[in-house]
Amino acid sequence: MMHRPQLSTQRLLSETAPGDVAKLLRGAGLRPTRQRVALAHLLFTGGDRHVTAETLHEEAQARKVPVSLATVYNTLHQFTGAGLLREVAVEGAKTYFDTNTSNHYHFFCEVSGQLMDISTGAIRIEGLPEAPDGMTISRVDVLVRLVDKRSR
Amino acid sequence: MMHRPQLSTQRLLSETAPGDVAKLLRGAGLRPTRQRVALAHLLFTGGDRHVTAETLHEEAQARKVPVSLATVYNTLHQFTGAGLLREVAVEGAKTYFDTNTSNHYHFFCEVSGQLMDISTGAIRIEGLPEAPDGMTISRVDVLVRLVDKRSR
DNA sequence: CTGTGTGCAAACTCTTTGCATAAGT
DNA sequence: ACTTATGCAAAGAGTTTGCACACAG
Repeated sequence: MMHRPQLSTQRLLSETAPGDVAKLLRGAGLRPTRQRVALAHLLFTGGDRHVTAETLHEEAQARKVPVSLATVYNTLHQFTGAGLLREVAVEGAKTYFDTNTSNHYHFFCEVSGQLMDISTGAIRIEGLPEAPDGMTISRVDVLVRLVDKRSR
Repeated sequence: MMHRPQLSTQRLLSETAPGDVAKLLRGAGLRPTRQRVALAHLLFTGGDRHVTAETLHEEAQARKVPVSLATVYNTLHQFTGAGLLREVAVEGAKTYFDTNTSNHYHFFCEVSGQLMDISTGAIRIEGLPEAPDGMTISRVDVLVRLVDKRSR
């Protein structure tokens, strides 16, 4: 397993001036449009976040940021491509996006649908087999599923 | 990590008479209808399998088993509920079903969309954190994502 | 100005559902 | 017979796409 120390984007911004969001975007090769700046601000100021397109869209609406759902999807994928976000596969339809792009794993609460980070150092995986033939391991996802205590 | 030895269903059937599929279904509380018997036969005779509703449906059609896609979905969920199958969350829309219901992990080839089992004993996870408050860990999913060697 | 981004609505994919018909016991 | 399962077609959720308009540089 690669141990790639990587600065979380939100740590970069949590105590910086709001205007710096524009720089972040420019640095990623993305034009700092109103919508992108607004969404980046929602995402990258205020700790690690796990959003879906829908939750982010609702949040933007609640804060009176006019953004269409299609643009939220576009933006989430652009941010992901630029390395500012990471996709987390959980189940079925919904795609989750994580503002923490460093190497780490997740709890997933099957009751509430909530994702939580597991601190990077906590889990260690041993005995990982070699990738087959001409393949390379691109990533190892670990998802610890949670249920109510009484439910089993 | 729990080490729960569990007999795979396909091991149960791989060298048994075809008619015994009916017993398997009855034992699971499912009426052995034509469609269910046919699908169970496709699934549980011939080693571990990873199917989606679509691939199983196509396979059934190819073998001239008349079954609707809706019934394939129903049946996959019924089998899962009965413990004969296990769902594997990989990404986006598609749901994969695994005939190996024992505790094990997966390779996922992002090029071909193919799932492969990783032998149970190979991987060991250490330092798994406690579940929060009133929660219990129901399962730990490990997905090792593969890409072409040259693609990075 | 010029090119890229946005918003809308329609299209698309995978999955679920309602209801009449068919099949199992 | 009585009950449960199936099949179809329509509906549903999440996501993507095409194209005219709007905005950033």
